[in-house]
Amino acid sequence: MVKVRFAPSPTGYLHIGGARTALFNWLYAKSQQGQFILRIEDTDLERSKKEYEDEILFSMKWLGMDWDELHYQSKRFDLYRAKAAQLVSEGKAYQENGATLLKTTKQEIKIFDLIRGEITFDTTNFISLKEDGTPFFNAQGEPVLKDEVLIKHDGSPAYNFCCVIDDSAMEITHVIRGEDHISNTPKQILMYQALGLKPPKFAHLPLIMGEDGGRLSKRTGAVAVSDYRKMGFLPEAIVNYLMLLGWSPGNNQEIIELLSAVKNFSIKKVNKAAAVFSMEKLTWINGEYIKKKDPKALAELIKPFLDEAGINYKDKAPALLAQVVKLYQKRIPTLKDFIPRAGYVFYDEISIPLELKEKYLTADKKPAFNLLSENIKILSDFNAKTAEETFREIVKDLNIDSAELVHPVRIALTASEVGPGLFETMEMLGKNLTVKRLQQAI
RNA sequence: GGCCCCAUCGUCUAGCCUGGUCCAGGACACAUGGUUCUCAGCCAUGGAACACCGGUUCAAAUCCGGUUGGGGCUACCA
Repeated sequence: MVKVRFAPSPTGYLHIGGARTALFNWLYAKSQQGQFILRIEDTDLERSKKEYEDEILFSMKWLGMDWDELHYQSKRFDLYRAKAAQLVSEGKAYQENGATLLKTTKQEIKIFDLIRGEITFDTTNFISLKEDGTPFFNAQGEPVLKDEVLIKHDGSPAYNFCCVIDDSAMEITHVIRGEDHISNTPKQILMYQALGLKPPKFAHLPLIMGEDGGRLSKRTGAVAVSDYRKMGFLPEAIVNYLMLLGWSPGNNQEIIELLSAVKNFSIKKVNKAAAVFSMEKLTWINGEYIKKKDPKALAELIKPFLDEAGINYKDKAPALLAQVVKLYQKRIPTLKDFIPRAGYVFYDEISIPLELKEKYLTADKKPAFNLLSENIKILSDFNAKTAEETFREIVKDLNIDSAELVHPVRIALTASEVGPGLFETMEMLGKNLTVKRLQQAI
């Protein structure tokens, strides 16, 4: 049975690149009816933090990636030390300054990468360098091979060693990780050999880069999954976008159901070249998912953002929020965009920018505004349809172009030049607010 | 520097394995037009790429070699 793992280090929040690695592992496991395990690599006791660990677990769940097992390397130190001691007793490793090192043997190491094919390394290139960058030479004048640290001088195990022991102990069949680990692979193979263990299969994913072509960093944009959540991105949109980075279902589809991705996923079809992370495309995908959402469900997702902004939607009619959301869901690419665009519905008072006032709410509009508010006031059945009828009548009577009144009225009602249809906006605001804002406008 | 990986529109990619169906398809972004009370949306249209050089072949985006360019690693971090 296929068994894969995602092994984050809790020295920071779940990185968008880490999430992609996790996703491809998860996708592969699901597509093979295999298992996906999570291994917290917290061997660096100094830098590992509980809050990071909690956040990683939370983000994994939020993205919808469930795991079959959860392990902590910090609880497995005894095992690592025992294995290191075993290698020492077998003469394959030795101790020096309190650390345990594996003797590197001269050989050619071939790994078969599921994505890249055969990769060959020559351990004679693994040279021990002095501080000035020049190699140490032995008595024969050959460069000295660099031995791999298994256990550090402080007794804590080194990354590559833990990784090998755990992947083997946890019966990992496929190691799917970032390209930055390619050069760790031969070192790990050396360890598998020394321990007499069979290495798993490897697949190295292309890296994700920032818009500047360099490493994805905070400087070039958000890197933590939690940041994207706070920016109003939907987990399914992030997952959808991430799987498009380095993989394609091959049928020109961009919006992909997770289930169909699981069905079509093939590790061999993963791209070899690094991909640039595009905020624009992520945003577009997010908008697509927002458009597809049921307005009520979408309203629930927007509530935390309203709460955070201190917007009171609870005193309004219970159905109002969903109604507003429905009107806006085609025009908000992220959840966060809702407030600046639709917030006016929930405020008692709106403040209209001076330049809009001067441009649209001029004194000559006063009669039309009065007429409109008076006629609306006496409507017994106020909705988009009756509001429009009332409006059209006035425009006709006054013999003006409807645009001449539409725009000023929109400003008066929403404090914005843009928005959904004016009459739907009126219905949403309700008769009282509509009348009140019309009267106060000029 | 050394070792390793990579190279199709600005970006993500399809095609490459199994050469001809590709004067290279889709998406984002951009531009133009249509719809409309504005914006968004939607619809239509457009510009935009096989890094370069050489080889193999009747035929190369596709196979091979080199060059250039980009990236990764080079820690008793993970």
